[in-house]
Amino acid sequence: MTMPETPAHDAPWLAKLNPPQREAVLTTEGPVLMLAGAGTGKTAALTARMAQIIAQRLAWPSEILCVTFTNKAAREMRERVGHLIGPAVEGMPWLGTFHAIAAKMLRRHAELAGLQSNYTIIDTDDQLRLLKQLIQAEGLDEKRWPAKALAGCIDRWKNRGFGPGDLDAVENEAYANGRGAHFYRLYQERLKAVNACDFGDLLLHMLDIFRRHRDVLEEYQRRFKYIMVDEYQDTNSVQYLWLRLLAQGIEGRRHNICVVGDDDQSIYSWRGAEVANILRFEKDFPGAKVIRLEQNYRSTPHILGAASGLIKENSERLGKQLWTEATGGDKVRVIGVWDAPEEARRVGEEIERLEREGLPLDKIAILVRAQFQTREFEDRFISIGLAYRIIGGFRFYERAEIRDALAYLRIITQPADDLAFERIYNTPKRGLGDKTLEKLHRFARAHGMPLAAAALAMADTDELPAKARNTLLALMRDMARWRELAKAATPAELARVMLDESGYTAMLQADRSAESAGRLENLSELARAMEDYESLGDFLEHVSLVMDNEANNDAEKVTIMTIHAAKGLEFDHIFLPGWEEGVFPSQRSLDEGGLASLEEERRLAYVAITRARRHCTILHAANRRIYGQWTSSLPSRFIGELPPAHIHSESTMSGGASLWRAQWSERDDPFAHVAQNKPQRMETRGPGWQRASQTTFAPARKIAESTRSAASFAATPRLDIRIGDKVFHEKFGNGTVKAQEGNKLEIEFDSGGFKRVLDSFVKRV
DNA sequence: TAATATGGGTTTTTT
DNA sequence: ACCCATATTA
Repeated sequence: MTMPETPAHDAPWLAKLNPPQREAVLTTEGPVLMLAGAGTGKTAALTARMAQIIAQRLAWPSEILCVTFTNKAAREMRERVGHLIGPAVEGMPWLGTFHAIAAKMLRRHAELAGLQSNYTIIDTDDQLRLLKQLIQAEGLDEKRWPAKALAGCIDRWKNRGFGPGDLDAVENEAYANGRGAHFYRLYQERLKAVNACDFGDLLLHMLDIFRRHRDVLEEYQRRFKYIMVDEYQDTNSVQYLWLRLLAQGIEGRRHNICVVGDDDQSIYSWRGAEVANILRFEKDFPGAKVIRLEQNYRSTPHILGAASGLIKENSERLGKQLWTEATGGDKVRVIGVWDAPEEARRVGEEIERLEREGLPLDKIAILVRAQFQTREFEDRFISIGLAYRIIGGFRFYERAEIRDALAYLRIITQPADDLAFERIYNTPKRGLGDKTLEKLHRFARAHGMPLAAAALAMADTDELPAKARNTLLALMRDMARWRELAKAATPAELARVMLDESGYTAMLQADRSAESAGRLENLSELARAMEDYESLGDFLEHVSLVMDNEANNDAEKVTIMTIHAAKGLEFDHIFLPGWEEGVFPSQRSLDEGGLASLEEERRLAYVAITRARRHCTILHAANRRIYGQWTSSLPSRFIGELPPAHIHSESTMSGGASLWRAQWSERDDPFAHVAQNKPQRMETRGPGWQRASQTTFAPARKIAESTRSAASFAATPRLDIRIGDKVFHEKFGNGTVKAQEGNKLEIEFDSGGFKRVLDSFVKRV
């Protein structure tokens, strides 16, 4: 190994590292596999390694390829390297997500994939609409062969690196009785025709180019002296092949690839990730140095113990033993409740207690298995006035108004973008319907031209009724004008003018529904975001690949998100609701996928617990509404698998159930049988939950508790709101204030509901 | 063409 | 139970 002049151990970024981390940083040459457990400081090691390489002049920042999966990870990495080595990090153009980096490469070599360099990146929504058209055009029943299923197949094929010609008979059968490849091919042709590609194409096209054009591949192989990959256990086949090509090759040079991952945190097999990639790294790169990071800096011994005990149940593991120097801390709490509303109520109370004790809300998170679980908490937190933030759900650029605005921008830069044209040609309503569109389509197909060109041509003929013709003509004139404007104005100006002149803004202003105000706000937010971009093309790429929902991190709020979204994050206090069979593990993983999929759920549970720094609370409800049906549910098997020594169980049900019986007659109570069956079913559970819950029963808790939280008495009322005022609420729309008590308002909403809300959640109108 | 009724699917998880 | 997409009607 060639360690340059400067004594490396003096470097500031090495100071705080433990021996394995330091070894990973100093081993800059040759392949390295870093097996980094949760909370073991892998990002610290990875960023220090980059700092080391740059500071030692082993490579320029532009000669390092560093790939992550999420934009968040890329951003954090960039920030931390910048922290270590200063402004030199500005020159790291190849630090980003797989997709962002591939997109950047593809812009340079688009013609080799049959595209122009200003190609559009379409999202799932556009993809689905396109597929629907194809299915219809081929005369298939979309009910029997849904576009979604086809999209799923195509996605899977692309993740595995299959083109339309690479499908075997089995794969081909997967859609429309053996016409899978046919539809796949049609789809790719259509994409090429509108100069677009989907997410999967970004990587697949580049892989294809690397394979077919040695010179291009060699250029990148020469450029990237060091390759680093975060979350290697999440790579899919295409990403793997792509990396392997880049890391191999040049004669006489070491393969300086360093991958970081944790097989226990592999939770993305459903989107094509292959844990096998990390398991066979040593075979792919002989002589690879394997470094284990096992010292955990995040959690207390009980949290670590609970998580380790759980993950031990999995069979396919490389195996790691996490340890910590920390001592003390509380056991993981497991709380059984009656139903989902009580679960939300209970978590709300706990959080209010923590808040009173002085814990900032942004140190608390609720992690759920599936998005639908967030609703219960949202409802509850609105009514007790607890500030929360939901991560995920709709991403900013997936909102209809944003997509409409983007379609306007796209049709300006990219007249061949039929999908954009279709999206906006009657939005806002201008009296153009399916009939006209159909004629446009027919004309466009007959002449092999884009829809916009067809519209221009037909607006000059008598093929269309006068009304449609004039409207269309006006639209095309507008577009021509905007296209002129695009040459002179900034993207932000262009967007504002277009939204105004097209009548889009007016349409939203005229709409008095609850969402319209927020939509207008989103649009001005979009325009504001555009200020940072020189060209429209730059902005569009940013929006489709990078922009995420990081908007409101201003105030202190409780975070609610899925466990998947929480990977890589940590919080002082974590709440894990819904640990019930069928919810977590999810019904789907139980029904299909067998053992492998159950083990992935378990890894997900492991990820969830290890997000907690100091406290972790798991909840399970005996009853839950699923598809509008009340269902009784059993505690998750994962609860039974937690080592009893590390958990503390309590249940509100002993008191709760009897209280129920007191309030309801047996006949009225639809759950009577559930309450009676419960103890018997419990006996079949694993030792952990049952044993612990018998030893430490909590005092019976009132189920029908006051709807008023402690916070409401201390709070001062808003002086600018009076009874009878008209107000607007984000979630419920417009309404009239009927009563005011502290900072709580009772409002009768125009939609008919009568709700109790926090005054900071409404605006006067 | 736009406004209403009806029916079916929905609850994984993401770039 | 709700949301969306399609079918029906004005």
